[in-house]
Amino acid sequence: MDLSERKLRILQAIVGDFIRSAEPIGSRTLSKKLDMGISPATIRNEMSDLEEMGFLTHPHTSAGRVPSDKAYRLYVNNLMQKYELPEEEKQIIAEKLTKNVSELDRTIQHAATLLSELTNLTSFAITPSQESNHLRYVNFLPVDESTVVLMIVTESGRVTNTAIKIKTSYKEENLSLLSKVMTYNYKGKTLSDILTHDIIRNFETDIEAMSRLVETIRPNFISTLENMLNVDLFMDGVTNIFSIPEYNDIGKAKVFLEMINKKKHFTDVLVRRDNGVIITIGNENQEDLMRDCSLITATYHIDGKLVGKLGVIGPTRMKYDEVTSIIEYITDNISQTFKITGGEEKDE
Amino acid sequence: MDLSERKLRILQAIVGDFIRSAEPIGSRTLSKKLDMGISPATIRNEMSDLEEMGFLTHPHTSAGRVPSDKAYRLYVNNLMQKYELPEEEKQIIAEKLTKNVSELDRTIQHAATLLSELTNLTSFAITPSQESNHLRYVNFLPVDESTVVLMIVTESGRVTNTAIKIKTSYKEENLSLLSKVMTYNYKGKTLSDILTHDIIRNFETDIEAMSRLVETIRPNFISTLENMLNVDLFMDGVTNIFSIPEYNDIGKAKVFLEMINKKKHFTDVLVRRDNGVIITIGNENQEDLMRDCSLITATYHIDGKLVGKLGVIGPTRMKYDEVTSIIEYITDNISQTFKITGGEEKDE
DNA sequence: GCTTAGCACTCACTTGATAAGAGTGCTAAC
DNA sequence: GTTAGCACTCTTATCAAGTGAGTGCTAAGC
Repeated sequence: MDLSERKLRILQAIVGDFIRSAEPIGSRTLSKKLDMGISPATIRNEMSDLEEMGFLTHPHTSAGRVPSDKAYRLYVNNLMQKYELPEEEKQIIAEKLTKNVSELDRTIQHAATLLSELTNLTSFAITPSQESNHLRYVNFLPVDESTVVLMIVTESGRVTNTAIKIKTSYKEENLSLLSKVMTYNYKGKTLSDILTHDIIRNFETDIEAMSRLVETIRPNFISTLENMLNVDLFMDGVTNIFSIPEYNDIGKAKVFLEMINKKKHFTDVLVRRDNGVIITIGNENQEDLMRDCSLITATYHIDGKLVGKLGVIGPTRMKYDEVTSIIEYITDNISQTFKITGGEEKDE
Repeated sequence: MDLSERKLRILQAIVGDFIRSAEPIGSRTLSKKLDMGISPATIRNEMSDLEEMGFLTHPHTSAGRVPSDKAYRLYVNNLMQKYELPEEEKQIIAEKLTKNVSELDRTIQHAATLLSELTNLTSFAITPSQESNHLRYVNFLPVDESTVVLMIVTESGRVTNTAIKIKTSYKEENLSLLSKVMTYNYKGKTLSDILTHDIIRNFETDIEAMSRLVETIRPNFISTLENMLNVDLFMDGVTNIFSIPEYNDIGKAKVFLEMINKKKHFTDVLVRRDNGVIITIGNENQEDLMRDCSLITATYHIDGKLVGKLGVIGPTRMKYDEVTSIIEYITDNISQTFKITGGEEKDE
């Protein structure tokens, strides 16, 4: 059986309506809404065909029809129209993301918050893996007699500090010398290289005082680098699911919450996804617990190279057009903001 | 009417049982459980007295009795026994909080996570207000031709960085000079003084290149300081409320979530609370939306001075003894970890 | 005078039956 | 191919009756 133009229009109407209302839609209502001069009975016949083809289901004999995952897929691929973001929203996004060129983490967190506010869905963002990020320099700053701050800056401009407690006293000169030596040694190497290739462990010095200092600092340096390699997961709008009828059932809500609360697992799922804007609908998701959900993710770039991800998770009934546009716009903005070496002047 | 020893024991049993089960408790059950050789009828009489005195209510004529806020207050003040944390939990806490002397924010966030895991409640933590925190030094670090990192370190050892985009080129010497000049000017002053007393605005220089640099940097410096004065709120275990029978009703859960999602308002409420371990039960809370909840907060200290807060929010039916002990233990640990100038050697 | 057994009473909750409503599927006519 | 009509299905709401937990009161017992 072929998908006639009329079938497509009917299907589109059903998907569109269901996305808005979350209610199964019947032939009578649809007949009125479509305004094509076809009777409910005809629509019933068409619906019946569509159901046979796997685009529709109905929860029980006498409920209206509901789109299947396959229908959403068709909708996303062919039927969906480009959604143009309102100028107002664009402005909000640009403003919130670029106003303060603050630390990466904070910006990404902002982005997640923004995304959940604009979509009314649960949003998430993961920071880029820094495996291929190159170290730019290491700096030790004295704070007081027993505390030193270790600062690591990468090529992409990411800064990390860790406070280190030093048991025995140290001299500022040694600290500053150590900073220089370590920077000299590690500059230009990737973080994972520094960690994995035993470079740290081979770092020795023959000056007595320095070597004691190195001993204290080494574990902190290692764990800081390890931390930097970690991918952070931010989430926001988790409680938005309660305004979604699908999750009015406390049991379902719980399952959803449990799923996204397994942060480690969830992060892995996100990391594994391909780059670019990716939509996975219901059954297309590998994970059992996500079979009821759709996931939209997009990637942003730091310094044109490092890649992080941003996205939403929600019911399969989702405003795919709108959400996709919002995510794309936000990721574009982040990439723009963190285009560090591009050197492009921003005109304000 | 007086609270006889027997009344107290009965009340204690009711509170204890209700904290565990969340079910109204009847006279028969209680008679068996108490094992004092008094019949249900007697207990009914006592219960009736207790109800008259305001310690109990019952939701409807033929339900068991339920403790009132007043009963919880009595329980917390007089009946509750000191809860001794299992050694195992103590170890977990100490380990997780002191293992990496990392940045304050991260540690506080860890603490909140830990707290919610140990109590199965919703936990929160606010970072100290830094109003009275003194600036130690300012540093500008070149990243690339158009990016500079502004780093501010306070007396208490808190470090903040912000990346600043510089439109026109700059010289490294100027940057380093500016760092020194600003540090010289601001060192020892409190953050709020620097901000409010117009000190920043009066900061001028007669060197041409420098003054251009200052212009670019000033707004960033100001907003960074402002950011540092903000109190951050962390939360964890928000979804724990779904394992609490009181919130099995989706409507109630929603109200709860809405309340704690008004982060600004919620932060204010926390900031206003007194220092030390504070328990507020149900109606004792000022905020309407919290009248169904109990709140336990405690304070931790940074450098012996700055004060942050940590606590949980949950149903009035709460394991006050256990939760209080856990919170105290965690705040003690944080205070210990961040006792910066104490100079006490830690033996490991 | 405190304690207790007994009993009527109350009220929430469950169950089953019934009715209403929405929507389909089929058939026959256009 | 399209449509009207009608029987049929299935959900949801409503109501009544039954059940059970628990109370409050009264009168008897210690």
